[in-house]
Amino acid sequence: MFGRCTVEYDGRAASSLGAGNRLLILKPDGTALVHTDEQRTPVNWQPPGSEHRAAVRDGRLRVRSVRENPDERLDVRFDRVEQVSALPVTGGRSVDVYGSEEDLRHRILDEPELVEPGFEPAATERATAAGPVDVFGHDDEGRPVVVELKRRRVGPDAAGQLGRYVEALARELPDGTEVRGVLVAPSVTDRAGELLAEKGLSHVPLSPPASSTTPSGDGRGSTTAPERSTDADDGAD
Amino acid sequence: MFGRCTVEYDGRAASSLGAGNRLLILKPDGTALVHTDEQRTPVNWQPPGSEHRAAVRDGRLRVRSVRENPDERLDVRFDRVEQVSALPVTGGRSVDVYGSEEDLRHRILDEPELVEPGFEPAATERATAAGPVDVFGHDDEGRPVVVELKRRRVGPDAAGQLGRYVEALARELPDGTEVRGVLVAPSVTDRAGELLAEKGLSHVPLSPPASSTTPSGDGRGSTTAPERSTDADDGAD
DNA sequence: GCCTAGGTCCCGTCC
DNA sequence: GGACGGGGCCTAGGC
Repeated sequence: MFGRCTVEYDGRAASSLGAGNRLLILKPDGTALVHTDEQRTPVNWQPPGSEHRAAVRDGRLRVRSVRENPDERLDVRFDRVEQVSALPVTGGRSVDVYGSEEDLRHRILDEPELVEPGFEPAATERATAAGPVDVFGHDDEGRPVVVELKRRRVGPDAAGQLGRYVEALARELPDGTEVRGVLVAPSVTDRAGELLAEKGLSHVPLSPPASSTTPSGDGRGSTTAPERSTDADDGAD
Repeated sequence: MFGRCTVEYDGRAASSLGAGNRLLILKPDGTALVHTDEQRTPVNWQPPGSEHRAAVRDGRLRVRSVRENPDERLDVRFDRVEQVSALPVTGGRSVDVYGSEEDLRHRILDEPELVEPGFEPAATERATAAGPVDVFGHDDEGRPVVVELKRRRVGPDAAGQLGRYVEALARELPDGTEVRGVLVAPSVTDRAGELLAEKGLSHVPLSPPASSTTPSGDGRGSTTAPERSTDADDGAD
């Protein structure tokens, strides 16, 4: 729907939006989106699982979307409706994304020496008191190693996360066991690097594979994919 | 636009979506959104700042959206276009949200005793080597206190964040200065609670103000009508 | 430009 | 249901 409306939201937070022309999208799964002409993020919304209702109040259309847990309500009141469309969506609803953290894990399980020579993976998602460890294994001297994977450049939070896992594991292993921690990520910020150093953790610069296939080959360091010569022509206006 | 299309994305990651009817939204700020009939998150997109182009290739419409830094490209190829609309958006594009972390900060600056009796705020966003501290102050015995605010229930990450601030501040103050850390949030998870205990940090259960009605002197310019007598009528179907 | 952290984050997964 | 962590997170604010 498109038209002049006001939008009121109340739930986890609350907001109010004055009159203006906006696009309201109502999905059959209970999603509601209010979009203006800027930003990727809707100016107001309701997550899937909400219930949409429409009613006419004082001669105006009001669309209300409500959900529970948490209790939230979105009200869109229209002065004037410019357009309404019912669109029959078909086909795939999700995509497989290549270049995820999972792809990075596969890359490492295929070539453990990418972490370091002699590294031997033993488990993925190994449970600890602090949560599951991405890759758990042993180094060339048999010491336990916790590997935390990130698909992109990381900040202090990732260093903290790895530190928590290492500490949790050290606590659950026999007293005195030295547990090493390795952060595998394309790069780290300065502050994250300092934190890693403080905690005695290390960083291995490594990116997810550039494409879904070919676990070997370069990480997506700088240059773009050379192939994909698909239609080299540029589009008109 | 709505029609049968395929979608290819390549950039920070990569994805491919087979043919189907979807909604494509192109915004003048360079945003592109591809929505199916499920989920709040678009199945594919391009962030603001991208450049949209359209061209006909092999008798089919292709919409391409490209941006740089990072290099990313989204291609939507249409078999068939069911509908095209140009919608004149007007009016407000953003909302003031009530119940944010900022509101929680105002609440505490107005009533510091909510943190603890005798607490005296000294600064907000105080800079440390680990980043800015939400609220910095002193307790009834003059000890420095770091207050970290969260608008909702928090997990282990928030405990780690507060821990980093406390440690950074302890390092920059004279040797031996005891720095206290207080996490102000509606509630904490079990694991976060354990982490806080380990680090000698404490938790004060407190939420952002329920309504926009900031209790006395709001720092925010405007305030909406506080009551909002919710129209008691329920909508028809 | 990068870094840092908030968000009505959304979302899947596993307990 | 809650908890936990990933995400092409997005977005704002500093430096």
